[in-house]
Parts: sequence; C-alpha cells; structure tokens
Amino acid sequence: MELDERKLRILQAIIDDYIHTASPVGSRTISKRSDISLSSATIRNEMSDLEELGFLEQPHTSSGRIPSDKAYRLYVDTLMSKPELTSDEMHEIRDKFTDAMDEVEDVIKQTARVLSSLTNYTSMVLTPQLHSIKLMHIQIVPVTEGKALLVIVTDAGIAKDSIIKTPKGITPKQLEELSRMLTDRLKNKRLDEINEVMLSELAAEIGDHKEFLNSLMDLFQKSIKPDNDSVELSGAMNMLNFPEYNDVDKAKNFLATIETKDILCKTLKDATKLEFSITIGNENENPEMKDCSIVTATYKIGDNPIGSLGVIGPTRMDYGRVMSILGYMGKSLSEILTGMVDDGENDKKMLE
Amino acid sequence: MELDERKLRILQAIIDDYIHTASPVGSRTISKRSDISLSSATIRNEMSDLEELGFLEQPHTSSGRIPSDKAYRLYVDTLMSKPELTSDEMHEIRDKFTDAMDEVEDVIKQTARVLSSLTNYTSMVLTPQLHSIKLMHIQIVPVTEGKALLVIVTDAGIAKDSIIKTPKGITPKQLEELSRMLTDRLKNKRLDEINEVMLSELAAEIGDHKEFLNSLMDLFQKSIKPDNDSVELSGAMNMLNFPEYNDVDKAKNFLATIETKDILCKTLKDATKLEFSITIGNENENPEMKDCSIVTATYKIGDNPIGSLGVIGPTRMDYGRVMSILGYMGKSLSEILTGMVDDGENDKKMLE
DNA sequence: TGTTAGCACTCGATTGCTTTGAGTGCTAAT
DNA sequence: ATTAGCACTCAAAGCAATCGAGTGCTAACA
Repeated sequence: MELDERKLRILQAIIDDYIHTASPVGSRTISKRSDISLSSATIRNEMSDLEELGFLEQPHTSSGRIPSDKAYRLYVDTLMSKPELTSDEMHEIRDKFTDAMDEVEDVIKQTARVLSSLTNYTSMVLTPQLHSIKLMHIQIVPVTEGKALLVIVTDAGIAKDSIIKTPKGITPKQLEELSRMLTDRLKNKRLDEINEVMLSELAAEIGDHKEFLNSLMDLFQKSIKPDNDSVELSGAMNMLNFPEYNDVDKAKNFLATIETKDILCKTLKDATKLEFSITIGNENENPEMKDCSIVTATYKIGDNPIGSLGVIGPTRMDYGRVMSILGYMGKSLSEILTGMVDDGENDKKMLE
Repeated sequence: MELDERKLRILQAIIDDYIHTASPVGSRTISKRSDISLSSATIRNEMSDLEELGFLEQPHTSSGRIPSDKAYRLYVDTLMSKPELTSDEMHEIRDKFTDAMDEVEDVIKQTARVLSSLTNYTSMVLTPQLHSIKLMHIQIVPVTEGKALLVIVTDAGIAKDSIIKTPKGITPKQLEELSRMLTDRLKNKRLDEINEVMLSELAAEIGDHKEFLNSLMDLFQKSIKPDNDSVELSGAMNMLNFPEYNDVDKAKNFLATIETKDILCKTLKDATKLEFSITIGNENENPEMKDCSIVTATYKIGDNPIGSLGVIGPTRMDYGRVMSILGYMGKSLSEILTGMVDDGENDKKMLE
C-alpha cells in the first residue's frame, strides 16, 4: 500500500480540520467538504489505510482520527501552503516596531510581544548572540572613586556593561591607559576566540595591579558566557487557551518547563544555524515537550545570523501561518537591528 | 453578643486549620483538638455565633465553615504569632545571597527567586526606586564615532545607562566638557526634583548642539520615569499548586493579572512607605485579586526605604511565617545593597 | 445556666446505570 | 472501485441512589 494522490488530499483535509477544531475528525466531516467528493465509507477505508501507514491515530475505537507527528512532518515538508501575509498584517507588524525603541533589549522584548499577540502562541526571542561577533572597543570609565564602568563594545553595538570595583589609588589616567591597551590587543578578535590563555598572557604582560586585572578578566569571561536570561518569553498564558491544556496539571507542567529557560535557550541557539526550523512533538529532545511543536526563524545583523525567534504551540499548530509571520518578523528584526548598528557605521565612514 | 476569649480561641483554631487544609472545617475537627476541650455541639453553637458576627462563612449549608476576610484581618492584627526563623533557615537565606552578584539587578532577581522558593507563594521584588535618590555624576562616554553611552550615577550606585547617538562632528573633548557641566549643575539634586523646566533652562544656557541636548534631555526624563519592568516576579506557577486554583480559568485569570505588572508595581510602590503591609482579599483595589492576599515589607539603602518586596498567595496564607521571612529578607537585602553602595563610599573617604 | 448527647435534616460528592450520538468496520449491492 | 446500510463501540452526558460530613435543634444533664 502506498501514499497516492488521493490519500494525500484526504490527509491534508484531516490535518487542516484538526488544526482548527482540535477534536478528532470523522469520515463524514471530510466527505462533506466540497473539494473531496467521496462518500464517507470510501473515506473511511482510506483513513483506515492512513492509520496503518502511521499517519493517523485513533484516540479510541469509534472516535474520529487525529494526525500523528509523522503526519505533521509530512505536512510541513510537502503539503503545507505558506500564505503570504496581507499587507494589513505587514503594516501592523511594522507599526508596532516604530515606537521609540533605542535599546536592543527593548526591540527584543517588543518583538516577543508582537509575535505572541499575532500568533496567539507562546513566543520567544533569543537576544543577539555575541560570540560570533568582533570586539571593537573596551573602555573603563571611572564613575566614583573606587568604582568604574566596564564597557565592551562590539561590532553589533553595545555588548555589555557592568560596574567594577577599582583598586585603591588607581588614577583615571591609568584606567584610560589600560582601556587603550586592552582595546589594542583584543580589537577585531571574535569574542569566542578570547580565551583564558589569551587573557592570562595579557595579565602577565601588564604586571601592575595584578589583582585588579584578574577580577577584570573574570568579569570579561562572565560577560561573554552565554547566559540564561538571554531568552525573552511572551504570551506563556496563550497556551492555556488551547483545549489541550485545559488540565491544570498539564498546564502547570508546561509552564514549569518553559519557566526555566535553558531548554528554550538551547533550542534557539541551535536554531540560529538554520533559516527555519520546525520541531514536532516527539522530535523534541525534551520529553516534557512531546505535545508541543516549536517553529523558529533566524535574524541577522548585516549578513551574520545572530539570533533566532520562535513560537511554541500544540503540535496541531498552524504551521503555515506561523512560518509566514516568523519569516516576516525575522526580516523586520534584522533590518531594525542592522539599522541600529549601521547608523554608527555610516557616521564613522562619513567622518573618515 | 460579643467576641469573648473562647470565641477567639475557636476562631484561631479554625483559621489555623483552614490555612493548612484548605477545606471547610467542621465542629468535630475543632473539638478533637487537644487545646480545646469542648464537645462538637458547643463548638457548633460558637461557630454559629462567629458566623453571625461575620467572621465565618459557610460555602453551603451542611458543610464546615471557612474564615472570612474579616477573620483574617482580625487574625493578622491580633491573633497571629510571628514565629522566629530557625537559624538554619536564616543561614539558608544568607547562603543564597553570597554567590557572585555584582549587579543590583542580579541581587533583586535572586531575592525574588529565594523568596518564592522559601514561601511557596508567588513573590515580587520592586527594584530600587530612584526618585528619592540623589544624583552624583553624569558621564557621556564615546564608544564609537556617532555613538556614546550615557551613564547616570546616583548615590545608590548606577541608576541607568543607555546608548545615545551623538551628532556628527562632536569631539570626545566636547562630550567630556558636557558631562562635567551637567554633573556640576545637577549634582546632589534628587532625581524627582529634576524637571523639564530645569532641563530646558540648562539647554538654553548651553546653546551649542541644541538638538543633541534635547534628545539627551528626553532620554534623561525617560530614565527617571518609573517603568513597569521594575518589578521582578518569581514563582508565578506556585499559585497553581493551591487547590483554590485548580480551575484552569481561575489560574489563567490570575496569571494574566500578574503578567501585566502594573498593579503589582503600584502596590509595591505604595508599600514602600510602610515597613509591612498586608492586604487581604477584598481589601485589594483590583477585583481580580479578591481571592488573594498580598504581604509586603520594605528594604532600604542606608536609612532610606527605597523599595519593597512581597508575596502573593491565597487569602488563607500562612501570614505569620510569610511576615517573618519577608522581614528577614528585607533586612538582608538592605544590608547587601547598602554594602554595595558603601564600598564605594568608604573607598572615597580613604582617598580623600 | 452552660454543656452535651442525640437525632433529623441538608446537600455536595461519589457511584453506578442508562441513554445518546458520533464514529467505526464490514458486507452486500451498484 | 464505490457506496449504502447496518451492527457495533465507546466516551460523554444525564440521572437516580447512596454516602457522609456537617449542621441546627431539642431535651437531658451537671
């Protein structure tokens, strides 16, 4: 038995229906559809075949059938249509992005919000990943006696700033000197190339204020390390609107799983390598997520893929629509972030 | 009829029981308690009286009774005992605080986490409120051509830093100059004293680079404005563990209410005025919270109450324990934050 | 006079039963 | 190969009976 044209058409119809109703679909429902003119009995036979092939499942005898993960996989790979967004929708997205957002952080948060409100799923956005990015400038700014601000600037804008304690007696001049030196040595290095060895070499070379330098290096390491707060979540509640999560325990489980963001963080980081990724149900490494699907897209700064954004929903997700939205939002986000960086670049060029 | 000693004892017993079991308590349960030796019939009469007085409610005839908001109010005002924390518990709290936390932000987040895991309720911590704090230093640090970092330092450590665009052609020297000037003018002013008038005066006086100054002022205003992200939430899921929230709709409602943090933010800000505050059920302004109680405590930097922390739970909350924990954590937090600031102060003094 | 035993009563929760209806699988006719 | 028809299945909804924790009231008691 094989998967002929007609079986595919029927499978598609079942998936379409199930995505929207969330309840097992029976043969009569399909046979009533205008685009398929076969009696329910025929459909029934075909459905029986589809079940045998592993594309459909029956929650219990005498109920309709629901698509299996395998069916969704087939669906997204070959059956699905990716509807264009209407220009209204595109406008809506663009509009949400215009409000004064001068910090990268704000842009990311807003992206997550828009994404979840548009899709009605739970959304997540990875903040730009800096490891693949080049260091441009290091500056230690004295703010009060005993304290200074360490600013690490990358070619994607600000990377990180944090307060550090300075040793007693160090002068602003010395700090300035130190900044220049660090910048000289580390400029144009990719952040993930800067390792312990390199830093300790540097420390040895400088000699003076050893302890201070060490603590500086520590901080440096820390600011480069991936950190779990780098995922922005939004619309976690949306999941509770789906009948799949009408059970408190399930809901609690889901919320607890995404509350610790590590899994999501990992997923999004992996996803940064691919323009789109779709993970369906059991394809998820994490067993807690076996009833969910995750769809992601990347965004770039310039030509570098530097982060990703995605949505989490039940496996019967509206994959087509979600991909369209993700694609468009990824593009918008890329443009905005690239714009934020390029402004500086342009100014720089003009000055030179 | 009035509230005699015995009625109080019975009421207390009922509240105690209900706090731990969450199900209506009947006369027999109370009469079996060792500290009250009366028959169930007598208790029944007393309970009937307590109901008439408004301290008890009956979900339906022939079920036990549950305490009313009025009863909880009486309880926290006069009946409740505030158990000392064991030294183990105190140690546990202290220990959680030691891990490298060099940013105020980290301390706040950690506080929220510890608070929710210790109480098993939902916790929230207001970030230090800067309006009552004095400005110490303003610095504009050029980072690339066309961009700079605006750092506003207050006497409670860093207040805010953000990236700003600088006009074409402005030199680092000019920025340095500008920083010094702004610092001179605004030093020792409280942030909430710095108003539009003051800033525009300043702008008028300077003259040069007017447009830049204006955008600077805008940013300044924005960084002082209270902002909704200034509440750190933790353990929102904890609420779902209580039988009161076994209903998905209720849970969704609750989570949606606290997801928009405005209400919490407002509550915490108001609470900064009082060392402790307890709001029970209907005492909450927001009707969505009528089944919840909120308990808060303040924390200080030096001697200034500068923020507050609190927990949200069902009205049958373990008020005594919560207050003890909040009190101790508020104190710990105050010490840590004050320490973070004082380090600088001390160094400063030593240098002088 | 306050306390208690006793008893009838209430009412949500549980249990078991029936009914309903959407759906299936199979068979025989087209 | 398709379809009409029919017996069958089974979760869900509805319903009645029962259970039991709890009450209020009355009458007896110390």
